[in-house]
Amino acid sequence: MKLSDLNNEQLKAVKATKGPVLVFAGAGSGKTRVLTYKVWYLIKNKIYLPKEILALTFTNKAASEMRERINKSIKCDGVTVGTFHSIGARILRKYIKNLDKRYSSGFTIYDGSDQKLILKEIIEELDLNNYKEFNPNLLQAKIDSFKNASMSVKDVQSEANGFENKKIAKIYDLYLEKLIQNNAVDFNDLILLPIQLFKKNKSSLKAYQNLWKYILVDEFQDTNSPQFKLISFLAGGHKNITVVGDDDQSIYGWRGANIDNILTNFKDTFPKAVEIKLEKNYRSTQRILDGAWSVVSNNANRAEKKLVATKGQGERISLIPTGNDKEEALAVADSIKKDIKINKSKFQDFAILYRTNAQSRIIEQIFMREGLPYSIVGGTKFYDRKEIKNVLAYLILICNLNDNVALKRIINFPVRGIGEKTIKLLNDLANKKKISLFESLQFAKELKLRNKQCDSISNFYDSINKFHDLLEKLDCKELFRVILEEFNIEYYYKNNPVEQDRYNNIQELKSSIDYFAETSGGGLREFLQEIALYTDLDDWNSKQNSITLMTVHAAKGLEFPTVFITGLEQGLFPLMRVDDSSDQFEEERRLFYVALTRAMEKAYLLNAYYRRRFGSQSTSSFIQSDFLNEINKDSLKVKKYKSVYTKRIVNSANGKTVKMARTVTEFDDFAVGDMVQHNLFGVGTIIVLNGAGENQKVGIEFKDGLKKKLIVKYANLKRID
DNA sequence: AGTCCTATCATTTTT
DNA sequence: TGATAGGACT
Repeated sequence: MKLSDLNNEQLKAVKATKGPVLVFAGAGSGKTRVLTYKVWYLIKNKIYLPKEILALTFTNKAASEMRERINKSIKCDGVTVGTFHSIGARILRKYIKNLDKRYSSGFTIYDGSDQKLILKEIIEELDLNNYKEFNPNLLQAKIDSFKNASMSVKDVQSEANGFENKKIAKIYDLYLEKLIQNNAVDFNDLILLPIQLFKKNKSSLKAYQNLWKYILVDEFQDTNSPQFKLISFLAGGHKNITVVGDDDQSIYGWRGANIDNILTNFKDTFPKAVEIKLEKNYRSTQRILDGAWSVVSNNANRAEKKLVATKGQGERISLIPTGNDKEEALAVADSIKKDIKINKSKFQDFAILYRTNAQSRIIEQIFMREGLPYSIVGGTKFYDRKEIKNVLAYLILICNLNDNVALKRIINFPVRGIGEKTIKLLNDLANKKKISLFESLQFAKELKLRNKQCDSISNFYDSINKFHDLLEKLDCKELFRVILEEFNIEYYYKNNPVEQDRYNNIQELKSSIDYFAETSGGGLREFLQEIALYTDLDDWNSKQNSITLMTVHAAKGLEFPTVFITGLEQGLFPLMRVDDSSDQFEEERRLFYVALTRAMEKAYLLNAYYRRRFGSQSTSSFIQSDFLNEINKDSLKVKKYKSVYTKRIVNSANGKTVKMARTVTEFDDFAVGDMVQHNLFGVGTIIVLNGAGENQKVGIEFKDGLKKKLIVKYANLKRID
């Protein structure tokens, strides 16, 4: 690592070591480089000690990458690199009792599905089962948005008018109460509660301001208001902070991210901020950048800037309109096969991006049939699977006996004769005695239950207690094994023929616990903390030899030599038919910008005129995406794709017609005027085209004046743009 | 209490 | 299309 690796603007960002710095880092402009070099620079020149530096990211993957890259350059043990949520969790583990005595440091972190279970309980308690507007999904979104806006129950109550809103305020109130009872916090609390702590308890804030004397923030455009508030608190004393981001890549507005944080709020809060723009792009060709810019620059709400490629013009972006979703997938498959054949590229050079996860299915089907290896990132997450949730609930309950959500998940799993009615009786008993649901189990004899049920309940109670006591004595690897054994969990899955997938997932969980125990030496609590904040994206492995399928959101921060953007249709991408000047439409544009700027060399844009939705029999028709009207035409080249998926062939021996599956797919790759490269004859220009597809012939005039007629199939021509 | 069958619904993106 | 919730039956 040396300073001469950096360009002027990057250098300026690295050397600004006192006071606030705002870096606009366009796609592929060396954002991560600036961050890692800056940490290296701060430590090497002894401007700050490693332990005085805090680096915040959004994903675990970004955090571990940064840690790794800094580690390669300099000994940096003690630098704190973490996600907003993990740092929030760390602060709370230490100080949550100062905030509210009812909490203890062993709190559980609830994800969306846990939140919904709590809300379901509340809906039942308030007898609102029959109202469609009070469903867990909707209420969870409501509560998240209250929290994103930092609204207390009082704030919501004061704005509530009418039956529905008053009930929602009540539900919010009960929800917060239940979390405290369960000794649990949700994702938003990991940011909000530290803020409350810092307001209430100045000495804890002082402690962190003295600890972290330099703060770096990655992907600043994705911060929401509470996250910005938290940063402002931490940096509020010394104001030594660098934030790096790109307003054009702000794509989490729907989750509360506030693009104004990067556009105006940072400069308002830190008036002396130095502003630096990184506009040199090291990733993509100029054609790709121009195409992406021509769309995103239509946004009104953005900072003025334009990327310049260090790589040169490159090939044009290919636009491939197709008839339907199946044909779209085939066009992708054929383009990949062709590219591999001609350019010797590898499967991992390709990414297929789409707006919604549901679009992956048809692509998967076609790839499977065509024998193309692929891996899907996202979709149903490993730790969201039911069987994993169930097994983990045992571990969570053992750590936090107050966690009713965990208890209810497993009290009758595997089946032990404790049904819904019994649980309700126990719940009433707990309320009457003012004890937790778990503690109520020891008084089950007071209820009118069958002997068998009483035994079952007391066995369960004793076992859980036994493991709770063993918590500090066994490591998580051992503990997990005895738990699987004691509660017959493995046995249940192993002997159930329809549960084999689930059995395998349990095995996978087992090995991930083993791995954790061996590498970090942590206990069960540490393991649970880690996976509570884990996403599948975190272990996406670019080195495996397969084509990557993912949503545009999941692709942010990644790069691929060749990128296919599919489903470019009105209503799909952009997703909703909204006013093209609205904030939502601007976010869709940025999403398109993110998608296109993932490409290093080649980009393909695809749309289908008919698409099947919800797996319905009929297809609905779509018009091309507005983005295809907005995109600069000089960057584009339209390719005609005609799939001959089934072909009727007459058997000359018996005269019968047979249907042949998938013979050839026709591609018009060349046009008159295209420059091409031939292995033997060198560079030439196409002067005439005959026929199409398989048997297309081209007439070429080569540089030395030589004219040749060649068959495309055999000529092995490479187009040069 | 537990099992199996049918009806219904969802598709935006996720730390 | 595929998951899942709720109802009927054992």
